[in-house]
Amino acid sequence: MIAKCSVDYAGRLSAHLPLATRLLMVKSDGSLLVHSDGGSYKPLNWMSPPCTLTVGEPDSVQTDAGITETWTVTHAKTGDKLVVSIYETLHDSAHELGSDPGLQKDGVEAHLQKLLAEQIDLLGDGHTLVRREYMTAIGPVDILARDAQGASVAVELKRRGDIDGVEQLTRYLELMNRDPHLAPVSGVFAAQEIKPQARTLAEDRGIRCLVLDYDAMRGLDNADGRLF
Amino acid sequence: MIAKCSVDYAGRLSAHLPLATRLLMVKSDGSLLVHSDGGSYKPLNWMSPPCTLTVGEPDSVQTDAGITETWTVTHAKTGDKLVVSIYETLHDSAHELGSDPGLQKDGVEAHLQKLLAEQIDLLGDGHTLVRREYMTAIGPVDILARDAQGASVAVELKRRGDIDGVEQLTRYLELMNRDPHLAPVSGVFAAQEIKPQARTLAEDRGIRCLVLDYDAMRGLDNADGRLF
DNA sequence: ATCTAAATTTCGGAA
DNA sequence: TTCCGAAGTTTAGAT
Repeated sequence: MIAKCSVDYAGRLSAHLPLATRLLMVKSDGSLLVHSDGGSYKPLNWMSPPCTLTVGEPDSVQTDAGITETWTVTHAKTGDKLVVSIYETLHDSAHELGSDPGLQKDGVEAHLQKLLAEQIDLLGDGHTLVRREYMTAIGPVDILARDAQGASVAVELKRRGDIDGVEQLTRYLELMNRDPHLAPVSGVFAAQEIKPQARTLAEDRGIRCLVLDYDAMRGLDNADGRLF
Repeated sequence: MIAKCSVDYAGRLSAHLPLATRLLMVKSDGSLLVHSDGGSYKPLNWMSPPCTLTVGEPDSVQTDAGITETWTVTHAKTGDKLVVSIYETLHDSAHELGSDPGLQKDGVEAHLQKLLAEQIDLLGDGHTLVRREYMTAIGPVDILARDAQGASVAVELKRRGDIDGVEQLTRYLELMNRDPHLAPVSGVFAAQEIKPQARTLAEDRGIRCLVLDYDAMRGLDNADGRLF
């Protein structure tokens, strides 16, 4: 629906949208989205499900102000309330969409980890996989491997290699190097992109940096890409 | 526009939406939103501005598959690409909305700070406000007050009290207690909701926890809300 | 422009 | 179910 409207929200905060022409989207679960003709994907205002929408007639004061209809959307659990005052309806249509199969995504850290585990020699010739998500007292190391000489190698994987990731790997290495079964453990910081600051910090701590080419790794994995 | 479509995205990740009926919203800045009939306000897939949309004719293979139209949205800077394959158009309409005055909001941390400053006795009987946003070398303390005995009290305010907030307040307290004009400074961690871990850490460090009832504070402040 | 922190965050996975 | 952390995060404010 396209309508001239003003919107008031009272819930976790109070907010008001002055009179303007906007797009109103009512989903089948009762949720409501108020969009302007620009900006990002985030609506100007909204109500998340579960919620209920009730359409009401304006009182005499509201009618005099030019309001033809009022929509009230309430969130049962939280008590949040959204009130849309409609002044003029420019377009109104309803459609049955049916359920959506949902988004399939990949390319995240999990997939990167799976690919690197399969192509463990990217760490260097003769490397072998010990296991993914190797558990330590302070959390799981993304990948534990052994180099050609049999020495332990701990790998921290990130999509974007930042300082935080280096710190994380440093903590793991410190801990693992106290374990006589594992020590000495060297570290590899692997990411699709490594920030200069992160690289400097890592190399300063003797951690090797490895930039991963995701497309190439995926191409090696299976050549039948879904896209294009 | 309502259409049967499938969507492919290649950018920071790869994603695919199988064939289904969905709502497609094209904004005046060229951005595109793909919504299903449910879920939250977040689209299934989208392209943020600045980006450009080009409508293309399907090739023979695509035509055989039932595709009548293809939309390609590209983000100039990042190279992200979104391809919408349209199989059937169920509804199509365009509207001029004009610019939006934008959202007016209040009730966030700033409002909470204002309310607590006005109702400073919530910290305890006899407390007085020194000032809001008291500046220190490492940043502003949300509220500085004095208790009934005249001792300094530093308050860190959060909507949701988390570990981070306790760490923040701890840093402030450490610094302020080195200042002979202020010391001794006690700490109060005030929030609408305090996570158990944060509470434990705070109390372990001698920081008092204070849960704030925003609605009650607002009710005390003024009974004439803008809404309803 | 760059960075930091909050968000009516939303969303997914693990404990 | 709850908690924790990432997100194609987005957004607003400050430096």
